[in-house]
Amino acid sequence: MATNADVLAMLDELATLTTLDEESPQSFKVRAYEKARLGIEAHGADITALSAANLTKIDGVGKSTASKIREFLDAGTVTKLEALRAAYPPEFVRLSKIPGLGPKTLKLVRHELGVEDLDGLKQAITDQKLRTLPRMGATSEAKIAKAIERLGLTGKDHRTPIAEALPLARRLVDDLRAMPEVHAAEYCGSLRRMSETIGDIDVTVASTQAAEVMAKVRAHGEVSELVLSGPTKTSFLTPSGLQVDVRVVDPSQFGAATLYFTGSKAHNIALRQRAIDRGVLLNEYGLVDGDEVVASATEQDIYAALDLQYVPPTMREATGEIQAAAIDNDDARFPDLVELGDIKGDLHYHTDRSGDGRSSLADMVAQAAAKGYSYLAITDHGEDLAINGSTAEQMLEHRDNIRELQEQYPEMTILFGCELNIGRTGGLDYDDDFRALFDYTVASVHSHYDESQADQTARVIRAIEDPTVHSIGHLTGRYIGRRPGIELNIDKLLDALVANGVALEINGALSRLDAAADVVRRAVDREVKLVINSDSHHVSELGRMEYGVRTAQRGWAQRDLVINTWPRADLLAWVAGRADN
DNA sequence: GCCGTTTTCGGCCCGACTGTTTTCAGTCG
Repeated sequence: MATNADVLAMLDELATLTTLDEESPQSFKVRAYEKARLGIEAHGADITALSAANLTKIDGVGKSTASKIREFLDAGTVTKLEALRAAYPPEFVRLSKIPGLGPKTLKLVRHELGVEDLDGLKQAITDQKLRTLPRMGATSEAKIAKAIERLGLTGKDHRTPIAEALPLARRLVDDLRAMPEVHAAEYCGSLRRMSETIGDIDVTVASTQAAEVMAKVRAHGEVSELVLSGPTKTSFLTPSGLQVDVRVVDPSQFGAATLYFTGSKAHNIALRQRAIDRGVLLNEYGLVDGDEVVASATEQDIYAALDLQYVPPTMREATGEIQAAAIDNDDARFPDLVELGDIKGDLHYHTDRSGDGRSSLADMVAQAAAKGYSYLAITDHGEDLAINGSTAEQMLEHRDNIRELQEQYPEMTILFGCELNIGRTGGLDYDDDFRALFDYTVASVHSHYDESQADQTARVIRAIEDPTVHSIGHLTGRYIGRRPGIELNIDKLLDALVANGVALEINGALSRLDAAADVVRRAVDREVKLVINSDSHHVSELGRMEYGVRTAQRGWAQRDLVINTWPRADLLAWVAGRADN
């Protein structure tokens, strides 16, 4: 049975093929398909049962797209899409993934040179035919040849997991900030929005000496190959094939540039439209009214000038945030968003009691105390996780150590906790009585990733229904870019969390970010309790909390739903109450 | 293809860089 995700994929393909057909990425049809896709994403709920009439109520979905979606859901195929597929076979469409080859060039290559696939394109290059086309020359030909060579590494669809890109971006930005010519630098793009995978790293730099900055960027140690470099913009590839775009603007324009390069593209378009409606112009240099600059130095200034509340980067996906932020919209309900500063404790936290933990209890607790936390749950692995887990006896000794350490930290309550392992059919570690000894538990999946969706859903719900479980850790067990995680019926799962008063974790490990932002947003709609954790295994990992918070923001998480923003007394009352249920 | 507090028709975001050109089209973000 088709799902929302299938509909989104269908619209994606429609957009890709229509781009080729209309020879323009700016085609209004293409933009309409993309808008419809965003509208459905923002809608969130299942659309597969909606009538065509009700589909048109979704923002960006008109009569034509609605009937295509209905056709797709009812017949499994869309006539228009089938016609496009016949005209543009997959081998040809694949050519559009090559950087530098746009729809106009592709059409020429096909009609003038008879190129139908990658082999044909390579032959045309070998025969020096590309350079005979209008506005093409030997240089363009060589560029495309090179792009083909590294297609797998740097193709337009290539995405890098955030866990790989974010540390690199932070290093680059630190290096830029250290340059005397640089007033400020920021990584932007999907990285700043906290996407799970990113296409490239966008960096904005505030400086009055663009030429010097560009020269230093070109000489940076991470530059493996220069893609382009002008007076204010340089793009390069790192040794791993990741593209980095660095853009220099005057410090007075830094906010406008950072806003622009953070995107998303759809958010920018909506902002610019809002500017036009007010008779002003928004570009990467500022918000301008004729010759007068209205706002440009900070992002905050620009949102304010457009009568909008400040929208944090994590929410800029054109899924309703602009309507919600509109000060002149009486229906607007902008979420009271959770922020890093609201976090009062970490409730998924390991020590070297766990086989995969690498810092001592004393050191881990000291780090948490140094953060000023009011509470902390030590949640080492239960016995079922063979090599990483602890026996009942070891856990009791661990409890004694925790209680003893507690005496040194009157300002921070240390909970004796456990990360329980959810077995293949939903069973948990130890026996019921022993599990009840824990002050707090997080239950998570660590194995058996290939069961059916129905079985996985039943498995996790069985754990949710266990009275000793307070929260569900890293919901799907995915590793971004490496392992997809278990399949779940999210609606059923969220209902079970609400019914049993169990919290859903947002895990801040960059390779996890699990539950994912789209699941969080659906959880927020149902007022599911949330908990944001670092899942630290070492004293260096507490900073992951920031990534968990940003993922929560991407899911529009309100502060009051996040239990580890609550004051200590409230949190402890909830923890104790859950055990009494 | 979508949309409407000027509109049911006529709009639809804006600019850097490159390679090819004597002024700009194509691509990208």
